[in-house]
Amino acid sequence: MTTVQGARARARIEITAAIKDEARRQLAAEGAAKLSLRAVARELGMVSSALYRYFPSRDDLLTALIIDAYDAVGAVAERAHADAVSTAPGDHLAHWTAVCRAVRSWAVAHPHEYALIYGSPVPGYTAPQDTVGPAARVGLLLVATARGAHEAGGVTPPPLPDGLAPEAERLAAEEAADLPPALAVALVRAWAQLFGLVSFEVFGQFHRIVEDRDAFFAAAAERLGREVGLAPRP
Amino acid sequence: MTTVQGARARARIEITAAIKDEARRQLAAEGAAKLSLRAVARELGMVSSALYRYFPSRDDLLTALIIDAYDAVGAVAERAHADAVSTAPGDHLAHWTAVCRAVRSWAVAHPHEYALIYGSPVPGYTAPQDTVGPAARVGLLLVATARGAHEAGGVTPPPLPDGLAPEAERLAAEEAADLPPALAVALVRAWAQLFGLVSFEVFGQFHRIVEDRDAFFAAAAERLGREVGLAPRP
DNA sequence: CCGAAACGAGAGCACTGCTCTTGCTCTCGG
DNA sequence: CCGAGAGCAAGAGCAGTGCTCTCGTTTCGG
Repeated sequence: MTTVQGARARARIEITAAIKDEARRQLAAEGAAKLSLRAVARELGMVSSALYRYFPSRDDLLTALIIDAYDAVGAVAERAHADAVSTAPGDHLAHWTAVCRAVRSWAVAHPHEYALIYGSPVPGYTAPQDTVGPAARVGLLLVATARGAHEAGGVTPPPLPDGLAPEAERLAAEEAADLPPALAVALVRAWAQLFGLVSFEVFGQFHRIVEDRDAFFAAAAERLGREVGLAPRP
Repeated sequence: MTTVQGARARARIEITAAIKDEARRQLAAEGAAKLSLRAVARELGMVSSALYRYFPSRDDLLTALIIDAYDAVGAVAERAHADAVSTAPGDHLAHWTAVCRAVRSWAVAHPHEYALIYGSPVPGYTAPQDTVGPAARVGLLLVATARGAHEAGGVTPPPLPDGLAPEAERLAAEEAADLPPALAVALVRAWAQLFGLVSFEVFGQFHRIVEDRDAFFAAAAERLGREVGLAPRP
């Protein structure tokens, strides 16, 4: 139920968006640490104190950008997943790699926003509760691909070592009650490893090491899917 | 050939070390972005401008800390590797997991220093050439474990997809000419994935997801070693 | 032994996040 | 319809930052 809003409310929405846009521009140009409220305000032709009407502090602006970034990468990943499901309904490994490639593409295209959400947390700053929903989207998508494959039968995650059994059952019960514990553990593992691959590429650790990044990542994503058990592991 | 040094040179070394120590303390307390030259100087009882006699800029101080951090994690990993080789000479998978555990332990114990070297790169800051040597130590160690296993025979990395063959051969030729291309690729993959696991734990992404982090990581490191081909993949 | 280099101290510049006060303007309820 | 109150932009100001420059002093090496 979105009611018609007065000029004031509309202006507030537009100005808030303009602030975030300009902040994103500075983020892309200089990085998060050099994001300056005063510079944003200056560029928008207002005075710095006016900006505090829209964001109580610099951290709150960053939080808004973080949520937007989680939503952005989540959206492209969900779209890629949906496309893969519709074009190759039974190929669960393809669904998996489609999500992986979407995440990587977005990260490479928006390195600073990626760094904001998957890089070192900003000092003293603890993510507020608002971020957990958007932050979980990609992870839930990976669970969804695994669930699709599991329901179709034939998912074979690696066996669980004995010591990990209790943790695995707790994890499955809390996050995906319909999945076998070994699959839940393999998923969390692959989730972290996927972002390890993406982070190393975005943060430049592959400099002078990996040249054909597309081919390298494609192969890695496929291996990751096989390791989860979406296809045989040769 | 270390000659006896004058009081001045000795003082310079001590003061440089004191500055880095205090900087590390602030790093651990507040994080890299809040590391303040003035605060370091204040704590050391000197004036901020005096500090510039030792480090030309804040970035240079950070660079020194980065190099020290790379060296620290490299040293503990090398020590763990040597220990594992001497206690279980033939168990190459154990050598691998020993290195992995050492890296993780250091990262958990020094999260801010870890973030400095494996988190988002500081804005506008590009790592100078001095860092590449120390930065490579852990990677070289992983290569060394794989080489040990390869020379003992029976290393079976996953097969290479066709498209990746040229890249794999280039990579092997440049980084480890004595290893099969497929092994070189698997190593780089596992290298990035290992730090993905560690980063997710250190940066808090496992919050409320993984509880028994020790068991989880131990199993993940072992799977990583198997995926490289150091032991059969069940 | 004496000039040059290194050093610590201090003032100062341009910048930051953030607060407080001052007026103006829009909105909404009586 | 109109006035009280909320929302708003602006400016001054505070404490802090990285960094530069200058000025005496100390130390070292040829």
